[in-house]
Amino acid sequence: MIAMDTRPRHIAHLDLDCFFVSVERITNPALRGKPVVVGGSPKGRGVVASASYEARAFGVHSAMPTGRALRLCPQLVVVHGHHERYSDYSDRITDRLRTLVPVVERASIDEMYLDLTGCETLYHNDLPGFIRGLQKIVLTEFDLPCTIALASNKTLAKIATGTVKPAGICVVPHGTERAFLAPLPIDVIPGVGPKTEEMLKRRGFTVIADLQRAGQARLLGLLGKHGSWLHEVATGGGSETVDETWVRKSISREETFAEDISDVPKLERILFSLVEDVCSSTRRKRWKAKTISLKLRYASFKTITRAETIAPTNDDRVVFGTVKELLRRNYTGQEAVRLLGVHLSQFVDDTELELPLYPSDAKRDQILDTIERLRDKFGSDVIHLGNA
DNA sequence: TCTGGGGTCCTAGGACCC
DNA sequence: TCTGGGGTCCTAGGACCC
Repeated sequence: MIAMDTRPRHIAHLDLDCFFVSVERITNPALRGKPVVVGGSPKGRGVVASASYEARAFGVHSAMPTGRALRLCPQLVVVHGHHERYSDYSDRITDRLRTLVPVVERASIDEMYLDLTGCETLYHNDLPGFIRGLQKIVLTEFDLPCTIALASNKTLAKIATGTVKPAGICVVPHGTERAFLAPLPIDVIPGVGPKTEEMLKRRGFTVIADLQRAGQARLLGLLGKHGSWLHEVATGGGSETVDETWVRKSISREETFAEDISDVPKLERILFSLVEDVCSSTRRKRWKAKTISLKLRYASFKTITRAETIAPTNDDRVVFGTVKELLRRNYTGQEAVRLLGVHLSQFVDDTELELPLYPSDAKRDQILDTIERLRDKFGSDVIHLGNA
């Protein structure tokens, strides 16, 4: 039997500062000290993915249309992203941290949680000193600035990093959680977005102290399950589980067009290339998906999703047939389309699946397998399946 | 000022089965 | 002719995060 570990936790949250911009600055030092964003072109309906602190001083922030960012800051430098490079840095930093800390969770491309509970003696009873050391390692070994906070749970640690970015360090000692949170505005809580903030502000909740006073029952009544979670966080609680492993639950590709499209054959061609991508990723994981969904966003920005659950597949032909039919049934041609997306979920492990019922299916699986190996060797464009 | 792309989780209603 | 309850699966939409 395993005993429950009930020790108070020491959890650190590490957040890489304006990560994409910082990686670009490694290969192009001329970008240092300047207002820079990584993002899409303003002509192609691009938005900001990451903004340097110099750019933020002009009011530029992520998810803002690049065109608007340029109007706010005419000298802004817009760089197109190199996503693979960012993933690579993220992987290497996570690996390096795992040589120094027993339990590391990669929460997103630029955030990690570290469980330091029970490691106090390992780090000479100086956890604050230890996280300063980590910050220095990330800076000197990877040339990347980061912010780290230490607290009794993940949620609080994440809130704490937000208060000292960039290049900051923050320690919230056990027992001081409520007092630390009390003066902060409610929107610093991850999970309080524009809608929840608006709703709470209308009822007079401005700072976290207001949530602390409200009581769990009141917030439960206002926001359901989310409300009682909010009360727990406001009073210093939060998730204490640092998870090493995480399993992807969906794979999707979507594309917003530079100009709206209403030509169905053209939409189908785009759909086919999205299907190719999504199936290729799924095959590489040796998965098959049961649920296939189509996402359609009209010129008016009205967005619909239509799904169908079928026998597990990762075959381009089957997935394309399904989404093409979903498009046919749901697209009337009344309004032009600005975005198409294909989303796969409900995965089953390909290797655990029963053998295909028909020899022809086994043959098809072999062909698809060969395609992935060719793509590994020669690049993803080396081979395409016909969409007839 | 027109609003990316990759995800997660929750809710609510309906179908279907026992 | 009117009317059960619980469980599970599926679909659609929405809020939110980086």
